[in-house]
Order: sequence, then C-alpha cells, then structure tokens
Amino acid sequence: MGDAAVERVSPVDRERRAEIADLLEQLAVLAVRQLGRRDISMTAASALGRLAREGPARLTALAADEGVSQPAMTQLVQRLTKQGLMARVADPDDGRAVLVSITDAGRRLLAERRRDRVARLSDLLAALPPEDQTTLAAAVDSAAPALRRLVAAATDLGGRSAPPAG
Amino acid sequence: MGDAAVERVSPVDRERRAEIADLLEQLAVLAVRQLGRRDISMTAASALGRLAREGPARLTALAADEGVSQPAMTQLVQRLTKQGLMARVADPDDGRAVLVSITDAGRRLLAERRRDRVARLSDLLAALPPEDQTTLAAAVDSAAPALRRLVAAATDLGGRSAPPAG
DNA sequence: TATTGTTATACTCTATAACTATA
DNA sequence: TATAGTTATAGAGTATAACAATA
Repeated sequence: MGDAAVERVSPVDRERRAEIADLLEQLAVLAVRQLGRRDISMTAASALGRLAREGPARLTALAADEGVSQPAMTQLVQRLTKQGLMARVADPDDGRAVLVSITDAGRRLLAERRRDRVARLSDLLAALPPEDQTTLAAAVDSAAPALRRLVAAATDLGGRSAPPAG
Repeated sequence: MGDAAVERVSPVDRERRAEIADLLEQLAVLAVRQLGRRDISMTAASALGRLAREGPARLTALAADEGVSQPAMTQLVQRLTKQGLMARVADPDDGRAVLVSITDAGRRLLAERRRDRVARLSDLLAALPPEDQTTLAAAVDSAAPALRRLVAAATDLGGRSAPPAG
C-alpha cells in the first residue's frame, strides 16, 4: 500500500525511496552503535528528551508517544525515578493520574549524552576525506529543515509500532 | 577529545557537527520506531544482513562485528537457528570453530523487511510537502556516496560499544 | 597457553493478563 | 462502565564469570 499511494504524485522515484530507506537503516545502526550510550535505553532517553522539550506529561501519554505499553512505561518511570532522572507527582485535577517530569539530574544527563554524541561523530567525520565532509555539510545545510519536518510528521503519525494502550 | 582532534582541520564547523549529531539521533529513533519491525532484534537483522552480503562467518567474528559478547552471539545464533533463519556447520579447518550462514528463509525475511521499510518510508515521504521531497531527493543524490563511506568507516572502526571479546 | 565456543547466572526491557482505584 | 495506573508473570536480549574442547 505504501507504494501505490505515492507512485503517481511523488517527486521521489521508487529506486530513490529504496535507497533512502536502506541508508536510513544503516545510519540508524551507526547512530545506535557508534553514537549511543548504554547508560539508559533508547526509550528512556527519548522519553527524557520529550519531557525536557515539552514539560510534564501523564504516564499514559508518555507510553503512547514512545510506543511502549503502559506497564512498560510504569516500570521505566520507576527505574528512572529511582535514579533521580525523573520525578512523579499526583495530578491535582485527576486522582487516577500521575504527572511525570524531568529533574535537573535528568537534564544534565541529556546534556552529557549530547556532548558525547557530538564528540564521537566528530571522530567519525574526521576519518572521512575532506571532500566527503564538505559534501555532507552542504547536504545537511540544504536538507536539515526538510529532515526535521520528516521527523515531526513521523512523530505526529504516532509510533506505528505502539502496542494497544492497555 | 573527539573535539580538539578535529577542530583545526575539519571543513565541518562545530555547530554543524552538533546539528548532524542531533539529526542522526532523531533519525535513528524514527528508523527504529517507524521503519523497523519487531519480529527480530536490530542485532539479529544486522547479523543476517552481514551474512547475506559477505557469506558465512565464525561466531566470534559475528559477535565482534555486531558489538555484542560471544555468549550473546551464541544465544542469538541459537534462537535464529531454531527459527530457521541461520544455519551452523562445524569449521572443517578448525575443530573449535563454528561457521554460521544465512538460510533461504533468512534471505526471504530480509527481503520482506526491506519491502516493509520502503513502503513505510514512502508513506512518511508522501506526507511531506513536494518541495521537501525534492530537496531530500537532491540531498540524497549528492550525499549518498559520502554517507556510505561514513557507514563503512564506522563499521571498520569496530563497534566502540563492543564489550571485551571473552 | 591461547583461542573458540558453551553453560550458568543475573539484570534490563518488553509484553499480556489480571487487578485496584478513581471518574 | 471507562480510564489511569500497578502488579504478576514470562520471554528476549544482554553481560560477566566459569567452564570444556581444540589449537
């Protein structure tokens, strides 16, 4: 389905879409393996980032955004709260609900992870021929806004891999 | 360190490196969440891909390439063998060693995953304004070879996150 | 002795099912 | 009844340590 829907209108032909999809997969592996840290999980880092950007959220909303089940998010929040990276308060407007927020320690951890990521990417880039570095810089300059919209659109669509909420 | 080493010679300035690092992280999350499947793990898919591209390999070599411990790879190969996606034969030249290969079913699974990935990316691209699609296509055209060299260089460096071999 | 791989054990992260408490 | 969240339980995936077999 993903195909016929696009075939007639897309300025990006089929072969190029396949090329992009393959590159994205390899870049994802690279990002996780070479730029990632193993101190907290990808879901944990992503949830912390969301709380840092958008403020406190309900546990259910976090679970939906991160594409994991509610029990999984309950446990994630428990772990990160124990580590001092998140904090939980009861929702004053709804006795059933919990509001989760990021702590200062959580923000510091995110900043530290970002520094690591940039440093490791710098090492990878430095190993490339200068022409490649120039090419990549130019491509990023031209494509960054479109890439950000791609990421935003994907996030809005909601994690397709999200399990049913209950 | 990753910084000072590059600062003087890189054609990519510090701010742009940070931008690339951030984009890569978000793209990785997007690729895993929106383009990925949960039938097998990222490590399993990557190991299968390696066997498909480069032929049979020793278990130790696979573990090193995928950045996991030898026991983890033993168990991964056991699981995938039980699922019929990999096969194991004794190395005729070394009584200690095992040669792992991909089966036809494994190749079919990889092909299926790739089709899914392309279809899902097509849906994501279709949700973007046509100008963005054109921009991304042009950027990929110009940057794809450099990106492939980046991935290759990173792979050669060996998973930084690889645990000690034993 | 060194290398290849397995077994034993434990921890993280995830899911589904069953439950409690509030709306 | 429906929603928000927790507890119980189980499986995948990972690590380290200790082991067996071969080089």
